[in-house]
Amino acid sequence: MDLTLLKQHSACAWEIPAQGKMRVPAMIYASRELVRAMDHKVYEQAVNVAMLPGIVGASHVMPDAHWGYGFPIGGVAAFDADAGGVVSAGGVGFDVSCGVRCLHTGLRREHIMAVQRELAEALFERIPAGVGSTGAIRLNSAQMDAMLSGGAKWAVERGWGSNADLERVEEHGQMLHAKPKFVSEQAKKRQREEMGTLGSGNHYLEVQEVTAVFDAAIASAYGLHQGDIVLMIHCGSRGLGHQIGTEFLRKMVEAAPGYGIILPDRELACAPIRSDLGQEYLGAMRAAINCALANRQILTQLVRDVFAKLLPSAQLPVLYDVSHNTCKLETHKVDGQPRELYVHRKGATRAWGPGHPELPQALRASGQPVLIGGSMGTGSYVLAGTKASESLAFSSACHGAGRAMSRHQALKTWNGRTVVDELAQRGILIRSPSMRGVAEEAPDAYKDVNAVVDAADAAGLARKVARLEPLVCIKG
DNA sequence: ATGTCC
Repeated sequence: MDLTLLKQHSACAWEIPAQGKMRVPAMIYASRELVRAMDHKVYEQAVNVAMLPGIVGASHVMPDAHWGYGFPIGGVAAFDADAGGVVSAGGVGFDVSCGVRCLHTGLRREHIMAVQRELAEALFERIPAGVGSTGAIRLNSAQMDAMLSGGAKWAVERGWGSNADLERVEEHGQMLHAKPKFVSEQAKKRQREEMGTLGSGNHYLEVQEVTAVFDAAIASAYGLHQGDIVLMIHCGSRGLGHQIGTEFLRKMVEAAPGYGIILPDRELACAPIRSDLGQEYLGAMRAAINCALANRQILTQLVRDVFAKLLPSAQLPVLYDVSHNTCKLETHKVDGQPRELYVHRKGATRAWGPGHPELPQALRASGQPVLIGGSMGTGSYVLAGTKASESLAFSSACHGAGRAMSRHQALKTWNGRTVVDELAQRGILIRSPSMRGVAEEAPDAYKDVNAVVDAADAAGLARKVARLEPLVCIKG
């Protein structure tokens, strides 16, 4: 990206001033180096989002942003329904409510290393992974609707996990106002055999070691200490979310002219929040959020089953569960006044600051855990939400390393088997059904996650708490 | 991300 197009506010905050048809400015939160490395397409997309009806404040770009469908991945935009605001399927993304869940284990590195290979095999055997992977669960029509309304709460009621898990999940495990009746039969059909599966692409399940602590007080409140072993699950709403995204994108493209919405890019297809199509999408999208929450809840129980056999001393309570592809109705202060806004976060994590009433009591004083999935080789982070992010980007932060190279380019550059062997030499065991997938996900196909979280911290979006490095990775 | 092109 051409830095001369930007007005620098601070080391990690850059403005694209409102110009032309932009209703608000765009803000990019990243270091000079990260901004310079961003594709010019991110600039264009952030500008295009700023043109949409009813947008409030600014079109925000997180430090891990890259070129996406319509909206950048790493984009945050809030809309006011009373001001003609819109909801956009492309502003949420195809993998609705894709997110990360972190489990404690109560174990230390030596416990894992004693059984590292067996653990990798057992997790790989128990966790269905890869394109089109299916699980052991079959849902009939009534059960599907109950899952789409109930989310992780439904899964716990069915025996996957415990009530204590739910308070550590956004929305307390259940996204309200989901409307399964607006989820097509085709979307439900695609999901019928996919509950409790990891999926493919950048989805993974990792056993990780806490290798650095940056804020000892918050880390302790989160129950994280140097050398602790945690487990991260990164996955989403599988075929159901993808089908919903595909169908509503098409409907929104077709309907936009009728709503008088002129799109700078047809990929920004959207509908007024106060329209039948907008409400249908919100109802279906919330159902997909519940699908993802239920999926991560079921996977949690599968993981606990594996540990119960192999490492029976382990306890695996949930640290937290965040989604990073959503549109949620939230209250935010704008110019000192609280307003109800529909906040799109696409490849961006909600990051409530200290004191937020939706946080569980044990975490409230520290701010929300923000779980950042890195790449297979470079590690992950736990950050904490800040007060500052409320006024910066509607309490949002980054979500991962962010791709630096296309899948196509990565395939030309790396061989999957070689990537697995090189990581094994560094003590990281990868198990995947797809060596092609591993090549696409090679660590160097991603931005430097350290630089991304440093920028998020410096910008004030979230505070660095702990760094995690993988020992075992099940890759979709 | 994705029954990686109905």
